[in-house]
Amino acid sequence: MTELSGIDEKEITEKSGYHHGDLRAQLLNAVRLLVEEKGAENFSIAEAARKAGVSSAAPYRHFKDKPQILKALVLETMGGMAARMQEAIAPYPVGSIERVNALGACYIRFAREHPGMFRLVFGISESHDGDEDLGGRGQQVFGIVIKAVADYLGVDAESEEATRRAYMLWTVVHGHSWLTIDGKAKMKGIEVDETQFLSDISDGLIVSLRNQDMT
Amino acid sequence: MTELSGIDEKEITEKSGYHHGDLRAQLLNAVRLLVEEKGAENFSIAEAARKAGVSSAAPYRHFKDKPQILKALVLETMGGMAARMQEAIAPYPVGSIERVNALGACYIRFAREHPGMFRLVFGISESHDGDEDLGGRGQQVFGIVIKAVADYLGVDAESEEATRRAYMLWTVVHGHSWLTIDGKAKMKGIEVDETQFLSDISDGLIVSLRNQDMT
DNA sequence: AAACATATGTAAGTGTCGCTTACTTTGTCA
DNA sequence: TGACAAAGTAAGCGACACTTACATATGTTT
Repeated sequence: MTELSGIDEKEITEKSGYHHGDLRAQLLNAVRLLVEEKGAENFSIAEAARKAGVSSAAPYRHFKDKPQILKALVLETMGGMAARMQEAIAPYPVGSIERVNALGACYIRFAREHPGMFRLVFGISESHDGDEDLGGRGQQVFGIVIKAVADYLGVDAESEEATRRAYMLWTVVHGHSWLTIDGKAKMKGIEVDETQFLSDISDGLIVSLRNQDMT
Repeated sequence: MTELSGIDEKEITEKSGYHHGDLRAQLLNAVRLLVEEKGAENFSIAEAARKAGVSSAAPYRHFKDKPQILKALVLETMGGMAARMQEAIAPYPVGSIERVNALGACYIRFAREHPGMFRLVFGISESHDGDEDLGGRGQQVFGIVIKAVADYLGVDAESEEATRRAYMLWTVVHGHSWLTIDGKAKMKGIEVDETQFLSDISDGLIVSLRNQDMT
């Protein structure tokens, strides 16, 4: 039932007795559904509780407050993203540019498929911007990108060059994800061919670098 | 016409009589301050009304609801961004790459100086994603970028190539802005030299294009 | 099994918020 | 001057985040 990918359908079961048994997980699930449905800023803990079949005070037995719930959900989601990204690069050989492009495609696909969660993860960080756990998960995700870039460039993953170039890619993909879910990407009819877009980007920012180094 | 303090014109002046006289503008002002101070999702209309020295029902004489207030503020802000960008490119000659880079720097500077408003403009669009006015303003801003890129490349501003390349730049700058205000940019110490970053980007995505065969 | 501690649920209440309704004050102009 | 519209207020509704006091289930100890 439980897959490796972060977001999958787990059913929300109403509690059977006085004690729920699995409320924490079910709450996170309910919140995720609501975030997807109504947006990251228009959901309520109360409604999530209702959805899980418990009173509106019950969530506070498992989470300190609303930001804590969101943080837990964000952590879960980022873990899922890392897993998805690992899956995405698996088919391609280490050191290939396809591996890099696959990461970008994966990131964008996530944003498109789960805009509410994407907004939650990257847009609401007000509440938890200095957080250690989240920072760690972020590092984990970004590390995957750095490694793919470093492998392609044939440099050490700790090198500044790899980090710099990986960050450039990240900004592109991150920005495109945002503009896409904001609907700003298709304003004038910027019909972006995503595969083309990604390879143009990596051509300009990564491939050209390797070719020039080798001359 | 009694002013209690010698504060300047842009400050929020308490109303002098029963009628405020300038409530709409003052409310927008108060909201902007609150958005900057407490974040785009943690402010209340009630507090803005308090700040303007007016009852919590008064705002609804000028705005239909909360999203409408935010929309008005976003419109105002986007207009301001367009103006800032025009100023930013003014010192550089038409067709220069510096003009392109200046736009990016300006965009990022705005995000850094007004993270709350940036989040409001680009993060909360749930409420007004299909909006015409906002779309128009967005076009206006993006149009400035397209023109600078087209001028540099020596192609028509209506050409698909100009739009495509301008969009690439936009994604980079937009993504970097987000990651910066999210604090994700300085996680591992990705100390980004912004000027260097921007010129690397335009080198890879724009300059290289002109230098090579341009079809 | 009885007794206790602890984990996890509920009910009721507080203060705030978004927004509405009914009423009041004020400026404008025929 | 008096009618009317514009722009304010007070009071209240339902929802929400969160707290407090209490109820019920579960596990451990004896």
